[in-house]
Amino acid sequence: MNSKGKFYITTAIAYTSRKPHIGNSYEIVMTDALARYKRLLGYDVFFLTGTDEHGQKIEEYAKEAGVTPKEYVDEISGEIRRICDSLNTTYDKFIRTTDDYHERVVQKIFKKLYEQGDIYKGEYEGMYCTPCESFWTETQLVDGKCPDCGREVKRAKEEAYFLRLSKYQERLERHLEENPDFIYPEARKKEMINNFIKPGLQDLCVSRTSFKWGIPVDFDPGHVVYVWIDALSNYITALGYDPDDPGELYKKYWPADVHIIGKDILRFHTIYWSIMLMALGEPLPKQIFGHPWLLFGTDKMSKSRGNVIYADDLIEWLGVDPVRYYLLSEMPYVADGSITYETIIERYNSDLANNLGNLVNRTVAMSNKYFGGEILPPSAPEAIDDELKDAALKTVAEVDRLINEYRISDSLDAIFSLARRSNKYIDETAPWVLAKDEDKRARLGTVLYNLLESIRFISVLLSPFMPDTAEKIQQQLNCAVTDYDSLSSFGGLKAGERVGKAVPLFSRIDAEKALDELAEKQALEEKSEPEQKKVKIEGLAQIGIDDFAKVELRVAEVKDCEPVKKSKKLLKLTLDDGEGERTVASGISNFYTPDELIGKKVILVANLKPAVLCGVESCGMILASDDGEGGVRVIFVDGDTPAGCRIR
RNA sequence: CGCGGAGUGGAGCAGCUCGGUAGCUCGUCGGGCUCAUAACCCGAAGGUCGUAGGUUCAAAUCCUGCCUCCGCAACCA
Repeated sequence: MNSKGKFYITTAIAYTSRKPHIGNSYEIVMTDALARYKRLLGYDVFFLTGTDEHGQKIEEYAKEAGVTPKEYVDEISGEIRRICDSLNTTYDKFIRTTDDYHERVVQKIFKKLYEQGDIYKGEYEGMYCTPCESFWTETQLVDGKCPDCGREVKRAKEEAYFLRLSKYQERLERHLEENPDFIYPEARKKEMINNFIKPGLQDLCVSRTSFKWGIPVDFDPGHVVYVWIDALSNYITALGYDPDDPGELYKKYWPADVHIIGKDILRFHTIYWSIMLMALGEPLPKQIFGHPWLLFGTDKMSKSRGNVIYADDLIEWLGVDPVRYYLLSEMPYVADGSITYETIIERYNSDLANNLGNLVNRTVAMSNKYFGGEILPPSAPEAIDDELKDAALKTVAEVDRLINEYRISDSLDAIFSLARRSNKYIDETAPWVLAKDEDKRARLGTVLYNLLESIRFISVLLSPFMPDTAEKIQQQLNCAVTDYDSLSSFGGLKAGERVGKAVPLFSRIDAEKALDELAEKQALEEKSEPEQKKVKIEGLAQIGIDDFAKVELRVAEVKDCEPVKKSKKLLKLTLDDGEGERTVASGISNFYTPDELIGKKVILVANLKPAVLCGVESCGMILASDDGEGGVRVIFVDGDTPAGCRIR
């Protein structure tokens, strides 16, 4: 069974902060398809997935929910696991970062790296955004708020441990050169090298004291291991790795053959994880594939936009395999994919029902009708048959080539092309004409044999992607020969057996009706969920009037305005502040054109310390408000007010 | 000049490495067939291959400029 060797494949572990939507489910389905494919080929596969359960955000969500962090993550992790199961994924292990063996080994890893000097104690200072669990430098803040979520940040300083990335920079660069396939796809590799590695690596902060919900650093109470070492280690702790005794599973399966992850966390995997492994003296994974995202139409899926699609709902509507098929076939290779109900229905009808489903149905029906289900031997071949046979054999090679390049949707397309070719073969041979001529029975039997055999090929190739469907097809064929090796030649189907009853695999969806129903359902949900969008104004600490007096606000007139070339968001404003001209940069170019601003009067924070932004020295800032929808509105002053007037 | 990717019939994509009839899926229209789930098969319409130049006998394909979109980074006073 394992003559081909081992194959260790992983997904990223999912963060247990919220219920995952369909976009989050793509990764596990893709990984499952790859794992199933490798198993089909005869590899000894180990497929790992799981959940990432520590961090301040979870600590806070739990508090909000009035439960302990553990209770909270138990709930979400269970939910995530349930979704994985409902998508019929065949992971061999589901790791949780709260598992005791994981916590223990992470502590050991941390200690080992500390003792050998790869981790050292230092100090971290910055502005901290709690919901995002991120430190920002002051220059990164937007109006003093978190650039990611726009919420308040707190000044925070903590003693922290750092991982010496710089020490391994050269080795990492060499590794990337020597292993050109390490990062996939190619475009992502360039992003990593040019954006992070070439400019030089900065040591990475790997501990926190600002929250408790994490793995404690055992030799320094008060510190918890920050996400990187905790989460990334799951790939080896799941195999029973231990710095002192790697264990059997680890020796057998490590290094991973591929980590399947989202493009957003490529940096952590290609750089931090690689360096951690180097420091541990362990081999690096062979390949890291960063997949794109599934968007709803052109928007990112998010609950606040009300465009979330959950795997559960789709499965209930269509069944598991159509959902798997849709995810795998619609997802492109590099760019983000798009999900809409229209395309879901379209693909379901044309590919699954019309092309594949109908092919199986008509073929099995004819077998029953003409031969009482008996499979005749292919005793009367004709030249035209060769084209179908060639197509079947070529599809096997094609699928293999594409899958090894992670071109999942292309490999599915190759399989469906064989189904199309088979449908065409029916027309070319016109079995219903042969059936009218008693002398053509052998030929008719041959035609049906070829069709059934072609469908058998399809079912075997399809099994990693749509396992239930593959099985249903094989049941209808009543065929036990389903191993991959049987696809090395055309003719694995045994004559003399009887096919089963023809049962439609997928019933067509009435698009118009379905879309109407969906719209109705959505409208209902919106009604039952009363607007909870109360704008929460998170309170800042109170200040006295003298604090406010420290801010010098003045009316200023916009004399000139132009975009800052190096920036997407900045406009360079030349202001008359009553005493002279000064330059201010403002991140509003997405909301205002220079023409809309020139001649207007704005409020200037006149005594703000100058800063250089994208090469422009900005002396002060102008006031603007959020518009509640992610936009920005500048606050204009009555045109009659002279420039330079103080605002109090 | 931060790095990278992309602009091809209504939609989504392939072709570009190694120049020489522009291809696939869906959609539209017409025809055929009747085994089958109004499915299947054939055909047609529809493209100045972002734009302006250049190289060449010949450019979607090579070179240069420009425009637009996207990703990553930076950035948002």
